[in-house]
Amino acid sequence: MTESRKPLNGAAFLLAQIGAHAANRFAERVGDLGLSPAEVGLLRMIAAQPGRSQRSLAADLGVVPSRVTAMIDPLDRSGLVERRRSTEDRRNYELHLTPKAGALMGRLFETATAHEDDICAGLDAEQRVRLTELLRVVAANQGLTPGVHPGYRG
Amino acid sequence: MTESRKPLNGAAFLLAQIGAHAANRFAERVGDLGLSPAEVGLLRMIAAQPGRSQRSLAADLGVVPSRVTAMIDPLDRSGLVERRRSTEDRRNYELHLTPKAGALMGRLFETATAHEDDICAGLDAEQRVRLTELLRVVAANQGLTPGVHPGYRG
DNA sequence: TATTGTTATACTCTATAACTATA
DNA sequence: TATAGTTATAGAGTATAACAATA
Repeated sequence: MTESRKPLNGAAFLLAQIGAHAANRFAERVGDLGLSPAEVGLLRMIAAQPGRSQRSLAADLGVVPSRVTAMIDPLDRSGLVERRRSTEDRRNYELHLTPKAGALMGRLFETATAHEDDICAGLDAEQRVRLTELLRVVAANQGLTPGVHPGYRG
Repeated sequence: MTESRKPLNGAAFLLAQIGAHAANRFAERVGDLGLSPAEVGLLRMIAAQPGRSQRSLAADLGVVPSRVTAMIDPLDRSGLVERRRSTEDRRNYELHLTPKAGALMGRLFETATAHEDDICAGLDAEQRVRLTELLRVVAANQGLTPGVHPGYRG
């Protein structure tokens, strides 16, 4: 067996290695904006469905409700997320982004775009398209939900 | 801007998403053998350079020496790694794999190969080769060391 | 009685620092 | 005095369970 056929040089290993690297680089970038990757995900989910409850976030994220409390707290304190008691069911909070968060989302978009360009810097435009296509095939085949990445928890 | 051009659908995001998935699946597989991914990495490093010290492992892994103590302990207790006091410098341990570990390494190889096939199941042979090539370009461009993936710690 | 969210508690992981043995 | 490894301690992160308010 040649060196290049060992599993350590295969696509799955490279995906895990590069994926970890990409996630770390992204964490550094959003860290400059004062956010963790998990917080970015939370802001995205609230932006996509304003008014949703903490319970629904917990379900989608696969974490326990008390965890969401702990994750929303700092976003609330820093004025990015607003908890509004639901008038229909006063047990619920309706979560909304503040105007301050709206401005931040623009910067996050720029950050994510720069990150994409950075990770793909070694590829020309055509290679980048081909890589993206192949990755989409793999993601679909593995049953991954577009736009959602659960981190390394399982 | 079309949906497909948002960073969430770009190669970097897909790499992080699929990478996390691949790492989790790998963790499940090696978990069936009673090992964590970190332990697999440790066994590999000792197999590659028998007799190396805990200190050198700590340096390569970018962790603190006390961490290596904690990681080697269960491998020692389960009879996979042997600590031999160095005769040249009795402060050092020389780490070696036991025969029991040797047999396990064979199973690990099979596990890693099955994992590769699983992750790439959505691709035909040619696509798989192309993906691997593109990933190697990205890995090299990002300065990643072949065969070493540091996990998500940074 | 069931549900949303919070708080209190415990467990896990990891790093820092003090310590032992050796050089 | 410096180095290899261990142990003790503390901090972050996360889950479980008990709790308050509402339905």
